[in-house]
Amino acid sequence: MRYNPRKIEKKWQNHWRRKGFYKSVDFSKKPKRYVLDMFPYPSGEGLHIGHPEGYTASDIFSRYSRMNGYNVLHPMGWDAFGLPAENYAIQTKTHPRLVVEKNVKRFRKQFEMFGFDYDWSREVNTTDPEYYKWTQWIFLKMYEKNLSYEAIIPINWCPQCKTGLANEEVNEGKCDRCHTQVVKKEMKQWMLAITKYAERLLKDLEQLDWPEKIKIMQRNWIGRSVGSTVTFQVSGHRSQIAVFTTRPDTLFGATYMVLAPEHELVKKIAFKEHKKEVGAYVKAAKRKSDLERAELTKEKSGVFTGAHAVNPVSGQKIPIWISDYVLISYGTGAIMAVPAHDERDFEFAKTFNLPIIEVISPDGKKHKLKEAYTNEGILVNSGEFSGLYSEDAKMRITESLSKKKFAKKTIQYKLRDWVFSRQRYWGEPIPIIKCEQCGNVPLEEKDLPLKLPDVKNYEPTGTGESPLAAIKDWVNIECPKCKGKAKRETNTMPQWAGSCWYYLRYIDPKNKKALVDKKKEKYWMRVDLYQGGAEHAVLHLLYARFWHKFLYDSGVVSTKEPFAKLRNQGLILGPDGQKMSKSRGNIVNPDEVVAACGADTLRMYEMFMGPLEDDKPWDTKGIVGIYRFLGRVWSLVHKSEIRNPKSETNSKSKNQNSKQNEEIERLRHKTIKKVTEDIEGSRFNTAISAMMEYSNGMQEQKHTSQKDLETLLLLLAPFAPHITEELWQETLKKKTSVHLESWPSYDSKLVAEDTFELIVQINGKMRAAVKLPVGADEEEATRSALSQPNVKSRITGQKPKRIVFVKNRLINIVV
RNA sequence: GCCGCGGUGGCGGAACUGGUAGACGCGUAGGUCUCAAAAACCUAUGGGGGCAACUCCAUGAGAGUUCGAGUCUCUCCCGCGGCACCA
Repeated sequence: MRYNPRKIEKKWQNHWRRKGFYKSVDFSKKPKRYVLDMFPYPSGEGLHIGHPEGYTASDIFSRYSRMNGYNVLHPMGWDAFGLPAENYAIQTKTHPRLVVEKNVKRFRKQFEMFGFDYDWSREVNTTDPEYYKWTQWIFLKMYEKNLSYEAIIPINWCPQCKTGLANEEVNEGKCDRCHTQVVKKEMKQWMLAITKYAERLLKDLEQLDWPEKIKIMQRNWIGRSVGSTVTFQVSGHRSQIAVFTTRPDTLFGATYMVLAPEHELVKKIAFKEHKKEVGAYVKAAKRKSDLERAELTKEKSGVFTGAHAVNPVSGQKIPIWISDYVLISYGTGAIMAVPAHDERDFEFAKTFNLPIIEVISPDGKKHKLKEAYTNEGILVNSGEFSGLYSEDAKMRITESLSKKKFAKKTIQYKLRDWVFSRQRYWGEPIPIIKCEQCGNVPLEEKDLPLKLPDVKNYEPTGTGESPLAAIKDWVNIECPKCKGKAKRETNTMPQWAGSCWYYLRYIDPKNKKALVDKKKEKYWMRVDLYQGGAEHAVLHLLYARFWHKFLYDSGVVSTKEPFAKLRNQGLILGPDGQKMSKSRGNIVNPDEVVAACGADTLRMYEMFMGPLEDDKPWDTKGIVGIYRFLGRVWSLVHKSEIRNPKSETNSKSKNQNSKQNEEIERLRHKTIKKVTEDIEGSRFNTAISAMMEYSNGMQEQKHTSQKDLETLLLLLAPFAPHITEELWQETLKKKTSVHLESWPSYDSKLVAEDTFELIVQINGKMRAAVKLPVGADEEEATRSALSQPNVKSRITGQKPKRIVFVKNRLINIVV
């Protein structure tokens, strides 16, 4: 009987399904644990080899938690709205609903093949009207609170996908999905006011057990800066120009001002003789994409308006320019330019020959500047403020100006409101009616869900309207308020909408009256482990936190943050160390791997490859190491069963046996400790090597005790659920599942050794090692160290200058 | 440019609060079994020197702190990820 995964894995999967092992119960005396995976987009290709990595990690944690007496919730569902299904629908003229259905079936089958312990009775699907009813409901709640609103703004438009995109979906000026260069397009858009939550989103990061990397990315994305808003009077004009600056200490060095081309004052203040030039510049800037504007970093462009502003602190008149290096979307869309202390301003000043005045000096002396000095320092050329340090000056100058209402302390964020409209078919319809008389009229709760109507053509129109606009009998509707002519909103929600709250629906998936029952929410939230990829750092993970906080404010949930602990898995790269892709031809297919070695081997190999969060290359040969290991476990358990339990009689071997037993016992306790701690810390690679050492240790023994076999199977069970179940029930003849057993415990006294190897160093170099009882003191250590031949010969005639003794570790003799 | 992470055998990777560098696995070599091969198992395996005990070198490069540095500090090189005219 050799280990044959094909024979056993299906069998146990069926068994587990029939028994309903992994169903979670709401409310229980046991402590709860909510183990969550980022749910997949059910693509046509099926699961790729990277999927089982994160899913195995959470599965191990889930099974381990159950064995430790927790009431575990470990659900799975489908994030099924979005472009791939829609694009596929366009190509094949099939309804995306059918495409999703088919793909979900395939995914579910694959999930079962890996032996994941999901509670399928809680499955959710974001495209199910019973689900998206509540996505729409949340949108309406936000509308009530003015958090969703319409605005005409220049947005990122993908000409390939023919839809607008959120800031977060644009990378290097390209669409995240199809990598087409995005263009600016001015459109009326639904927006979500995520910026109103900026401060809380930033602050509450502190309380989260998340990878520092993700927290930093969110912090940077939110981009809080503290500074002052300073107002400049336009000379000979009624208008004022407000600017945001983090460096009010440099105010005396402001030698000109710059407005963004889109700034509303541009037209008003430009002098007649400059209007033509200004107009042309504004027009040209409008045509450029963000990327094009950024690409010209080195070469600053701009035009002079002819107008001047008054520096509020010095009374000096300074020229007002226009340049596209100033962004309309940040701060006030205008800046005071301090060329001496800002690189961009310096470049601009050089290009257009504008004055550069040093006002911050590192040493209080005056210099000739060859480049911008951007650090803080001592103020010079700054009137009454000269001699102050930057930090002081920032405060004093702001204070002094604020008396005349020319300045106030301000906090700015880089975060922008979320562009929430998509001009595509396959998404949640936005539940708003547009009435000619009443304006926007929200649907009432009783009219939800607003179902997505069937269309003949899924093709985006490209005009900025969604395909829904073509369905006249759906679009044209009577206004519920005035009964007049009205139309439905035809834009749909972005792909991210449904995933903003799905973890709440698992808690209460069939609830018709509420998004989630309050008591159940209170019982299960927060999520104790959220396992997923790092690519969602500023997308899903930020959006979901925003929605959760909104639901908290609305009294729907009792928690301020959804995900208490987050862990990322890295990418699995191709055997060539490159990202897997069709064009590179380095794709590894998980179905084939399972067919060849079994799910247990695949699961364990992915955990063994390296640290969970690292990217690591797939090694086609390396996987046999795990297969061999499981094979050894298999034969170890089988052999011991056949083995005759009669012990040997002569006393010498008995003695040896008892010594061996002691050793293996220590190893057992050590291994339990190591595996336990490693699972808690998501260090599965070292947990597996510890189990390998344990099984190697057992193999070297003449006899393997029942206790050791059982312990090994219990420790291994979360990692390799099938083989352990087979050996547990079929070979060891246990009546119940290994997955319902208790996690083994260890005795810390037995983990500790009673002897240790003292490292003997001379001048910091290792020269010998001596076995000593644990706790040996310096005197004893010195004595045995000096008696070592290799030590003796090296220090003959020399007196030790110093002896460094580290208890239970080493002794270092310095001569 | 800024922020973050990393660089350890032929390969993936271990190494607790500074204390035996290379756990575990792959690969390779030799062996057992076999007519043979595969599988499995056993042994060896960082590099140099030595019959050997042993010894010298070695964690991207260079310096520093220390009795002692893969681990701490500084400078530099390389790779990866994020942001990018954010005032």
